[in-house]
Amino acid sequence: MTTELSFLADCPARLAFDLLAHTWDPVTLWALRSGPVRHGQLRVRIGGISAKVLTETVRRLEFNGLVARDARGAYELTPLGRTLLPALDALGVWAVDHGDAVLEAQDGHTSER
Amino acid sequence: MTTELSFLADCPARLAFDLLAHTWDPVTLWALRSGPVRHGQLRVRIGGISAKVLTETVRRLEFNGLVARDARGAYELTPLGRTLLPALDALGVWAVDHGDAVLEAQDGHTSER
DNA sequence: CAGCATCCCGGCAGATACTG
DNA sequence: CAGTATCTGCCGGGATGCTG
Repeated sequence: MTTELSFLADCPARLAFDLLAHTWDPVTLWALRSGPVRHGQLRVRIGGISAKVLTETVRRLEFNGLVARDARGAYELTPLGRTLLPALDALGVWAVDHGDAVLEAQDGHTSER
Repeated sequence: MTTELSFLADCPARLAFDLLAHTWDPVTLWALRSGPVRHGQLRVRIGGISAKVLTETVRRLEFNGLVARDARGAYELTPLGRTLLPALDALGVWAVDHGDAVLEAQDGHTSER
């Protein structure tokens, strides 16, 4: 499992995006905010993710040191993973504040055509 | 061009990640921070991106209302796009602060094996 | 229930060559 | 120089079925 990181164009944020590039990465991290959760429970909490993909996602986050497994096989955020939450939240706040504007921009282009 | 947005697992940050999901999206946005830039110039500034992919990237950002084209065909951030910069920067700061820890975690797993 | 092995499908990114 | 058309390789995500 190799998570090739890119160091292009002195855009430091790219590292973070590479770590969370896959579809379910941010949602999984988010779902682990409130503490350790086991596979089945986590699957329900996320919703719409297959068992295979959830395993892949968690393994990748684990490999990158953002998630760990406790003794009983439950998944939880590592201290490192927790440090990412505020930045993730900043994006969430942006989405809540400006999500509508994005949709409007999209609609604008589709109706003009 | 359809940019399907996901609304899963009440993770608001997902919207932002969907908008910047493609490889060169964050870097492109970042490269436009300092003002309008034309295609060729932008291509050099980003580095390593093909002309085709740059066009696709810029078109997509334009479609989502984050980037606009001025009269002379130069690309620039829209006001909406600018609002995203602080959150992007938050991720960048995180990467600078914790990037090493990620690499250590990766090395740890690869050497243990 | 957790995890792994397959197979399939679709889309992204790269390379190339061509048009205004 | 900007943009497009085409082809190709690759990988992520979904579905299914099987093992402890």
